[in-house]
Amino acid sequence: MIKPTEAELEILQLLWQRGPSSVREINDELNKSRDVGYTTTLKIMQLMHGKNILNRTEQGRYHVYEAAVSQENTQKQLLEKFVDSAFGGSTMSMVMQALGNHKASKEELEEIKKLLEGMG
Amino acid sequence: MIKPTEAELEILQLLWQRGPSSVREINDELNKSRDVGYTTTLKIMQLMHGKNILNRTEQGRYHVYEAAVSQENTQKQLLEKFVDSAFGGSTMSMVMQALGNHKASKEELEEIKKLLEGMG
DNA sequence: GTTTTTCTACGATATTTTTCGTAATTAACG
DNA sequence: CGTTAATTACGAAAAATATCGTAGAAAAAC
Repeated sequence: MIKPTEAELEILQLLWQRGPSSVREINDELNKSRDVGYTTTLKIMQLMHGKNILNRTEQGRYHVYEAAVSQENTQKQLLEKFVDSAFGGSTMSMVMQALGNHKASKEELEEIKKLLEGMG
Repeated sequence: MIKPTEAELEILQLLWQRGPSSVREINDELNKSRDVGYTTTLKIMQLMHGKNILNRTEQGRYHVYEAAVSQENTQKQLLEKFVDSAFGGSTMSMVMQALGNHKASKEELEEIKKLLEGMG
């Protein structure tokens, strides 16, 4: 059961998206949206490695990191925790509100309907 | 734009649920699930008041607090932030996963279908 | 081959959040 | 009354996160 901090989650997302990456690559990505020092990113990734959230392999002189936790599983856990803390545990009221706020495309709506058919 | 911490959110939920409450009442509620000192709860509620997350009124000698932010609005903001940080901004993939993990009742499914009809 | 750049490791500092202790005040109780 | 209990204010410590600086090693550039 992992509990990534905000900074950690940001890095996890990049790694899920990009696949195995160097600290430099992740730091460059992060700096597209805000200023972060290289050693800050390095440190966080080292800590994550220490907690077994990331695996790393030596690629010559430097390290390549990748997520050690699956995206789906992690999201599932985060979702559960979020529903608890912000919606008092009610998945349904969360989903209703999410759908209510979101302008969905026809394709997206179809996809959800299909999912619902399968469930009901 | 508020950004409640975890402890603050826990208190907000209780206040939304219970309506105006004293520190004692909130602290008692909190202690049903975990140990928290009275002054800890007091301090957090005072900080929240300072940030205008809570209003308070003097009720004789003690204070009665109530949420100064609406549940719906706050949840909407939290949702947006959560979808960003955990699902890369995709509301739809979050909803799909939430529905996939959740065993919904027939009534709940109907409700969502109705909502979807209204949208599409 | 010397200088510059690029890494890692790691300690130290800063910031944010949570928790608690103490003092002062007021109410309640006997 | 005088004592006990409950309440607020507030400073300070503790814990959790995030940021950075420096040193040392290795590679790259010149």
